Amino acid sequence: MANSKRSGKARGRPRAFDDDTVVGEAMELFWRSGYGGVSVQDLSAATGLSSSSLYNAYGSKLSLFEAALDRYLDTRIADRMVGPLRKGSEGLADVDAFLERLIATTRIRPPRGCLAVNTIAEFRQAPPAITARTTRYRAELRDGLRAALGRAAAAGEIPPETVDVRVAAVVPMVIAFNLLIAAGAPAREARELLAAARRWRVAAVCGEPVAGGGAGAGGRAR
Amino acid sequence: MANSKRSGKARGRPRAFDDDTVVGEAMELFWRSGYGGVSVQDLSAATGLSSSSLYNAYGSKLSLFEAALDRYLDTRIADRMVGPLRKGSEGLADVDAFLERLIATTRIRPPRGCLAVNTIAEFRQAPPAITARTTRYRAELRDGLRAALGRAAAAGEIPPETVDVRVAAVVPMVIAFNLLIAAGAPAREARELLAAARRWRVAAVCGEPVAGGGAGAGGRAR
DNA sequence: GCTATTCTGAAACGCACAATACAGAAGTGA
DNA sequence: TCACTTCTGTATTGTGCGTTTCAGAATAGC
Repeated sequence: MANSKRSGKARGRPRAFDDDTVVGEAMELFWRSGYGGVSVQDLSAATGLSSSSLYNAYGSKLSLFEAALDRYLDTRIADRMVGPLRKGSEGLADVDAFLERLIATTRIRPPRGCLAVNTIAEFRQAPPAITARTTRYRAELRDGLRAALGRAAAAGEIPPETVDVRVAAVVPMVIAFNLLIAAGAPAREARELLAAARRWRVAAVCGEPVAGGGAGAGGRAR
Repeated sequence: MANSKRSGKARGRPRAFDDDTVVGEAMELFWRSGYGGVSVQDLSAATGLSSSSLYNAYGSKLSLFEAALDRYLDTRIADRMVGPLRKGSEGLADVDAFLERLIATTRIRPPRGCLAVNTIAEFRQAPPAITARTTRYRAELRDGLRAALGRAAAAGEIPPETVDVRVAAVVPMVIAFNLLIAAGAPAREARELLAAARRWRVAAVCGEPVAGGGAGAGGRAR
C-alpha cells in the first residue's frame, strides 16, 4: 500500500535503498523520456531495484511519477527557478534574471524542456493527481512573477494596475517556450518567444490598451 | 504492401469502402485522441473495416496516421487556415482574419487543438516521416504569414525590413496557442498569447525597436 | 532464543496492443 | 464459362506492458 515513507519506529527488515536517490533517478528518467517513454523495467534498471521493491515502496508507476514530479516542483521550480523571483529584492531585474535562467536551460543536450510542461503536453486527459501538480506549477510561476512585478510596481518601474495583465501574458509564454524546447524546435524560434515575453515585462505596448485582448484590429499604431 | 491507391485498371475484387471516408474518419479520431490514444481496434470500429482490411490498404497504423496527417495539412491548414493568408488581397487585415479563425477553433468542445501541433507535442523523438510533416506545417504557417506581411509592407502598413522578424515571432506564438488549447489550459490564458501575437503583427512596439534591444531590455541585452 | 514485521528477487500473470495467416467471398478480363 | 486477382472477416500471433504472487531473507522487539 505504497508506504513510501516508513513510520518512525522501524520494525522488520530495513530498506536497503535510499528513498531520495530512487525518486531522483526516477525524476531524471521521466524528465528525459516522459511518463510513457519510461517502463518499469527502465526504472528497475536505473535504480537497481526489482519491480517488486518499487511497487512495495511506491504502489504504482503513476505514484512514483507523482513523487518524482513533486520532487521536481520542489527543487527545480519552487527553489531554483521561481524562488529568486519571489524572494528577490529587485523588480524588473529579477524578472530578467528569471528569463535568463530559462534561456540557460536551452543549452542542455538533448533538450528535455521542463518536466512539468512536458507532462502537460503528454497527458491528453490527465488523472486528477497529475492535473493538481501541473496546476501547482502554473500557480508557482504566476505567484513568482506577480511578486517580482509587484516589487517593480512599488519601485515605480511599472504602473501598479498593469501587474496582473503582465503576469497573465508572460505565464503562457514561459509555458510555450518550454514546450517548443522539448519539442526540439530550433532554439532560435523559442528565443523569439522569450524576447516577446521580455517586452511584455518591460512596458505596456504603447498606443494599444494592455487589457481587453479583443477590439478587432484596434488601434493602429503609427 | 500498402496500396492505398489502386492503380487505374482495377482487377480483382474492388474495394468496398471509400478511401477518402476512411482517412477522414482516421483523421478525426487521431485529432481527438492523439496517435497513442487511438488503437487499431478503435480505427476498425470507427470505419467499419476489419483490421486486416486496414492493414491491406494502408500497411501500418503509422502509415494511416501519415495519410490522415497529410489530409489534415492539405484541407485544414493549407486550404482553410493559411490559404486566405497567402492568397489574400489585403495585408494586416488578412493576418487579423487568420488570428480570428484561430480563436474560433477554441469554441469546439472538448478542445482538440491542432492535429499538427498535437503531433509535435506527443512524439518525443518522432520518426522522420512524421518530422517531415510537422516541418511542413511550420513552413505553411511561415510562408503564409510572410506573404500577408509582405503585402502589408508593400502597402506601406509596416516597414518592409521588419517582415522577417515579425514572422519569426508570430509563428511560435501560434504553435504555443494551439498547444495550450490542446492541453486544456483556460481559453483566457491562451488568448492572452494571441493578443500578444496581434500586437507583434500590428506595428513596431512603440518606443522600442522591433529588432535588437531598446529600453535596456532588448532581445540581446545583458 | 522466538515471533512478528518488513524487504527482496525471480517468476509469472493478465491484458492490450500492433500486426499476420488463412480461407473464403467477390469481383475482373478473357 | 474459366482462371486470376484482390478484398474481407475470423481468428491468432507475438510482444511489451504494468502489476502481482510467493517464498525466502533480514532485522526489529520481546
